Amino acid sequence: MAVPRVTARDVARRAGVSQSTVSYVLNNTAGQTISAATRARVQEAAEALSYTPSAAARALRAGTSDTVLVVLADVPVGVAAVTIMGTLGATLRAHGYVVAYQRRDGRHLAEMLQSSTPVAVVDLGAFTAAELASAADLDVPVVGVSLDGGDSHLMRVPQRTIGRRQAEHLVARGHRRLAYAASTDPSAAGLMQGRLAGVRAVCAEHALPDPVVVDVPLHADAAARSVSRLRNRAAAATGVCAYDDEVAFAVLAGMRLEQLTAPRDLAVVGVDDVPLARLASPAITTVGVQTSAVGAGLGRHVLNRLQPGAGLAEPDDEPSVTLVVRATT
Amino acid sequence: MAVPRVTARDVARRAGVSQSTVSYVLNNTAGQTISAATRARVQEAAEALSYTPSAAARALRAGTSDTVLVVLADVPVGVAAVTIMGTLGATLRAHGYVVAYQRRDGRHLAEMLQSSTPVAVVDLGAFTAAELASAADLDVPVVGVSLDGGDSHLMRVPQRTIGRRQAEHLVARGHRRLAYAASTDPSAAGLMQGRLAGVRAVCAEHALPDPVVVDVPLHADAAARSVSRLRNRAAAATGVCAYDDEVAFAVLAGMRLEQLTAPRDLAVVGVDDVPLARLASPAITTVGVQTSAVGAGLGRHVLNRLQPGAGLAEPDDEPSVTLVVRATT
DNA sequence: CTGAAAGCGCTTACAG
DNA sequence: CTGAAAGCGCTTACAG
Repeated sequence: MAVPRVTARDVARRAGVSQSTVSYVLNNTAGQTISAATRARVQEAAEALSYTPSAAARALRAGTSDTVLVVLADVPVGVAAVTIMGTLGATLRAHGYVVAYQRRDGRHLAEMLQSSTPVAVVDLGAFTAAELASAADLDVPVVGVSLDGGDSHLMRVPQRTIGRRQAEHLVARGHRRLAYAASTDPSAAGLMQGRLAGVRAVCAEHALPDPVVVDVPLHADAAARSVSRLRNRAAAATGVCAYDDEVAFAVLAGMRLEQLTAPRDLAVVGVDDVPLARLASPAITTVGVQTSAVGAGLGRHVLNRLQPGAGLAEPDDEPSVTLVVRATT
Repeated sequence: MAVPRVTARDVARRAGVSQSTVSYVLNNTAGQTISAATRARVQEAAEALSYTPSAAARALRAGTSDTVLVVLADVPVGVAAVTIMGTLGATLRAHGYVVAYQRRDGRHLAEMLQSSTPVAVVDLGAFTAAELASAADLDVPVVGVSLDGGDSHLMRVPQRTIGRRQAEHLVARGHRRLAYAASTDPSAAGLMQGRLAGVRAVCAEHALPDPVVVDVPLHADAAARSVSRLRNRAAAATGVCAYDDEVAFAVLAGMRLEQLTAPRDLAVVGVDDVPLARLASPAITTVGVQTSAVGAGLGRHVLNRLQPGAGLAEPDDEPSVTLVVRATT
């Protein structure tokens, strides 16, 4: 220890009071009447020694820290997750909580809770419903996102709705044969399942054939092969729902190699509305999910659980999903 | 408390041993000789009660946790940061450390250290050199990235080199008038300064005029205006170094509106080699930084500080910076 | 209005 | 080979 830790004792000694008084003053403990003079002396001493209470000791004593633990799934973090993390963190920090992000890393929820005693947990798709349920009797609020329904979670990001929106748009534009451009990234599987289900549902409702599903790698050559595959069929597809904007980019790159142009030869709809979508040529029609609302909503849910009756507005449970029509449809 | 915490005492009671024995067994404490039978009983009891030691108590007692704290700057997290976080985390986790990410959030390093007692800190551009220096006498290793040199940091991401690489390529292609397409995102300022300095240096070395700097917003219309601005000058630029691939996309979108094509009318070089760069049309020439190596290197540095003499390979201090020539130059 | 004391759950010298 | 005891730095009834 180059520099020994400054403790509440040190502050007490310097201020000429007891350790408890230091604690009362610094935490503004209710029901304690402390003279203004003492209060000032303590504040001053703490300042002078630049005292910072030990989170470990505090957590040990209180049984809980003031940290909200955000658990990430063990998959690469995408843009959507980053946005959620950003607004979620901002909301929570604005209310005095410290936010720590950790990957799940194969651990159990109960294990994580036992070891790090957060005030609350936000699950960003890391745990199964069963695990969440088994942790329900622990007294730490757990709030999370679910992809399509699921009671244990509070925020829903309706992947089905996203897929539906894509398909409905194409159908409204007169397309009768749809294709689905799938991502080849294994970590996309979870989201993709819901989106594709939404596309399928719309086709069924309109008595259209099931969409042809083709994998579209993020390489122009490979994408070109995928594109020609879905055009060289008895009933060629005329509209494509892409898993996301990246895949939509790949489809467009493949089309270019095949001398096809959107929307004339093939209409394309993406998902995410990434900044580059509007800079593509042609600019990509896409379904945008208001991801920032997911983070804020999640944050609000945590706060409501932590401070019930604080009069915080109830958050919406679903972010808005909006179609942004541009030039590829 | 719905469920009271399971403590080492509970395990001890169940195994019929003392609390210390539980600690010795579970931590595999060296220099303690414990009978195989006792050992087994303890393990079993811990298992049966699904005992997880309290991180708070452990940290309080030991003065340090086994968590490596990664501090992020108070700016939106970009792709590069996400990649670094990923490989850094993987490296550290592989060696048994828990990794927690937190935004700096205006706090001081000393404050963060006092309150959360991590074993080590990784600074992802959150602190100034002065702050880092003032924390040097604390006995927690702090490892970080620096943009261009800086002794207090271990990994360097040479922004100047990135800019140089862009400019050198254009000069080699015969361009004599370069322009710099700047990002309008305020949080890009830090990185941009170094990159632009690199471009300037190359121009100076080749006795070329200083590059014209134009802001390029991520909107086709606005970008078109920026493009025409740098072409309608006495000495029109023929090559553009873009701050990053997104800006390069914007430049290309602007050019398209102006009926210009790359590289004929204007050559464009980006930075980052994002997946979409090769899917653009024309595919974007760009400078790729091996960000994953930054994370891994950072991780290795932390491990070397934490376990000196463990024979871990010394990491490289600079990631490779490579030019990827595609169709825009 | 303020202080002495217990105890949160661990680890680790120290005795036996 | 194993256990009793101290103490990490806090908070919070409880006395005064």
